[in-house]
Amino acid sequence: MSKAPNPARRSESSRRAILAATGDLCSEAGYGRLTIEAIAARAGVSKKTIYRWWPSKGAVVLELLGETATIATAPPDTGDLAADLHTMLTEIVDMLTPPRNSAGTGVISEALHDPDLARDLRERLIQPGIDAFKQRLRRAQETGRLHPDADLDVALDLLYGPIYHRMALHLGMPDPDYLRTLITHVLRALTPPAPH
Amino acid sequence: MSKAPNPARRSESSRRAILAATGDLCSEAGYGRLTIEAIAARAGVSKKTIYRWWPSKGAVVLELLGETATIATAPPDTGDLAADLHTMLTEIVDMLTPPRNSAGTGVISEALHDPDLARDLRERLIQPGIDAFKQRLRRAQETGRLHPDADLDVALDLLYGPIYHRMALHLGMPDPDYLRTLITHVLRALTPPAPH
Amino acid sequence: MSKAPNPARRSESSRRAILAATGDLCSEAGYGRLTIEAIAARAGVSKKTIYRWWPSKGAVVLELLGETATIATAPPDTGDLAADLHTMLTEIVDMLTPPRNSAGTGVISEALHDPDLARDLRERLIQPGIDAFKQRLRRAQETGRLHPDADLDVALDLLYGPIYHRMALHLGMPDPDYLRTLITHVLRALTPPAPH
Amino acid sequence: MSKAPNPARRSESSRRAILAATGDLCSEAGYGRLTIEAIAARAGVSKKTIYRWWPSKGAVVLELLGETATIATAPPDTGDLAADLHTMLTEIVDMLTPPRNSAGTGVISEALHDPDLARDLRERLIQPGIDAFKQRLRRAQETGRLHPDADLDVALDLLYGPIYHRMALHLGMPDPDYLRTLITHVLRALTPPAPH
DNA sequence: GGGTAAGCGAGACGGTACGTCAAGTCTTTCA
DNA sequence: TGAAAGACTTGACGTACCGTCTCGCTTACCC
Repeated sequence: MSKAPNPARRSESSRRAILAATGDLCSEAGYGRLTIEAIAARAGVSKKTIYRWWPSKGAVVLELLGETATIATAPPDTGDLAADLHTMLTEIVDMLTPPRNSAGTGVISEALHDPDLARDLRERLIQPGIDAFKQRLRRAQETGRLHPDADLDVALDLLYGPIYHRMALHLGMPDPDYLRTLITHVLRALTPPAPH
Repeated sequence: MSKAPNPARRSESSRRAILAATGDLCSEAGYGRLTIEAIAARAGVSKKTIYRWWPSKGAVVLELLGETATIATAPPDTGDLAADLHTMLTEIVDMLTPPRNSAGTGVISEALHDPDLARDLRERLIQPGIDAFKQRLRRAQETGRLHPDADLDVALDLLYGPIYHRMALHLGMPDPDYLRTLITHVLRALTPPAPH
Repeated sequence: MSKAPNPARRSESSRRAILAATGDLCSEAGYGRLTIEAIAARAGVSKKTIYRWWPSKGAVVLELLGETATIATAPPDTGDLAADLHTMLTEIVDMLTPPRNSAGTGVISEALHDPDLARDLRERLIQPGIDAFKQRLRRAQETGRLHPDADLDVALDLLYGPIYHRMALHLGMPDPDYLRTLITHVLRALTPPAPH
Repeated sequence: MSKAPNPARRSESSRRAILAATGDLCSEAGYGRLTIEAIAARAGVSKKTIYRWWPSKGAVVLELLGETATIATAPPDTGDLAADLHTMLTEIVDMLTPPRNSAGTGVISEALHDPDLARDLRERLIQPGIDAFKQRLRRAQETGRLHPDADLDVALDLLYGPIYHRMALHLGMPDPDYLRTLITHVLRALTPPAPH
């Protein structure tokens, strides 16, 4: 049984150096060529120090993404629902578009066969975004912009789905106009048909 | 430059053994633990033989998926559009649901940082499905079940998107009922609003 | 330059714990598997404390041997030279025979490529024995039991040599009878031939 | 269970490069600073290749000693017993004297806590020397130069012992004159006293 | 007898080497 | 001559200890 390290004594400077080195290497050579060895060397840090605080390179990159992310836990609310949705979607699209995509797709790729990483990814990066997204839609329901019976899970799937669909199959990220088209379609879909 | 091997002299039995071993190992230990070494050992085949005919382990698994897949090059057409869409979506959902999901998610995961594999994946597995999907929608337009101006690319994104979205973020594959809900929403979205 | 620690403030209990832990670990796993880390953990002591007072693990074990050793600074003198030599040789043989041999052979082994340790080993453990040995022989010369021209360095080499020879090459420690045989031979060798 | 490699397919050039690199590094930095990593790097060889054929660095150095050793399995026989013994002893003394001593003392040191290496050392380097030594003495008995009842094991211990004694305790290797003195003493010791 | 400097436990740190694993290449042997 | 068998170089893995270091704590000495 290995003892857990004491976070209070953790070296913040090492942590920063590791994340910085990870970011650099990820941009330079891509997630695929990223190795713990290289991170340690670049950061001037012992491999042990990385393994002490992260279980895998995926976890390091995930933390890096968490630092970098400008994901507001509170959704934008300009009053214009379509525009706000566009803003939120664009954030994800940007993260999955070159040159920033390496870390993001890398973590997603790794999470596909690493359940622990998958859980971390969901809890620390994805769920906050989902919550913010639904919060914005709920507000739209309160203001009457969106039908009160609209299914928010469906909205989430229909709006974010195309992005991951295209990522997974290398179909090219949607451009802003196409995003607007999608939003228009989805908002239309969310309004239940009037009963006869 | 290395000479290309002569496909005419290729050993079919080796090929079958390799694919069989790959399938077994994928089920047993998952794509993550799959290695060329293990495939060669299990198949009673030289590593060289694998490298001679496939560029990477992803390519082997892709070929395995191609063999296994019940790819409908022609879409189902029972006359019930929603039911036919459900059938086509379910095929993908099944491939990405345990216990069959290991090979599928594995290849997608690898394709995320291997452009060559990504192209092969698209051309050999995905595009036929997309073509069949659009063909079915086009037939629906001809029969008037779908509006003639409906955007088929949007339809594709909205229907397949949720599946990949959920796969990528480990949100759980949609169940049949939820699939039906999605189809209902999307078909509603595809009908352009009547101009005033 | 690092300041020398003040021996007056040294914790005797830590010192004892370290030596005790060292002895235990040496018996349990052998000198080869002995590490500073393990000593510190077993003794409930900081590694720093060990490094403060000893330059190497060899030095710790050497001090342990010094504590344990029943070093006769004065040689035995029963009047029977052969028996007294036997007693002195047996002391070394015991130290190099299981189960006590681990620490002894360990230090000798380390001293082979650590000159500082070698010097300490000689000064603190070996030289007193050599002095006692020669002192006993000198007394034998005075009593006429040994020829006054006998070369005491040769005596030392011939008597102790076989022990180290056998230790170094794993030829098995000499048993008491064989020791007696050796002593008989050596005493015979030490008597210079009468000149014609 | 790991499969044993097939010696028939072993690369002789790798083997030679490894032994050469080991020799160089041993001379340059000493056995203590010798590492498998460094040998591999210097030899332009994979670490795996070293581990495939040798269990430890000690075993590599032992093989190197075996190659280098000029130990004739047949003893010298010039007719002059004392001179021949001197020749045989000098061979060992040379091996344990700078600058050649690093490999020899290193292996002996390691063998002190590695029983497998100790066995190899004895079987491959030591025993042939012992056999040759005894063979020469037996011949001396046949020619009447040595008493037929002389104990050859005692002879071995008394002649080689001093060398290892001095090695183990860093007492300085015996010089040629002192070796001759020892031989004189031992030959005298080996002649049983005439019965009354 | 209160302040302070040391020894101390704990353990994180930058390192070096370990021994293992798989990738992909190359050579030898067999059918 | 294609394929099996498998040895080879490469390079990263994750681990074990090294010896140094920084923390608080406590303990003993000195003003």
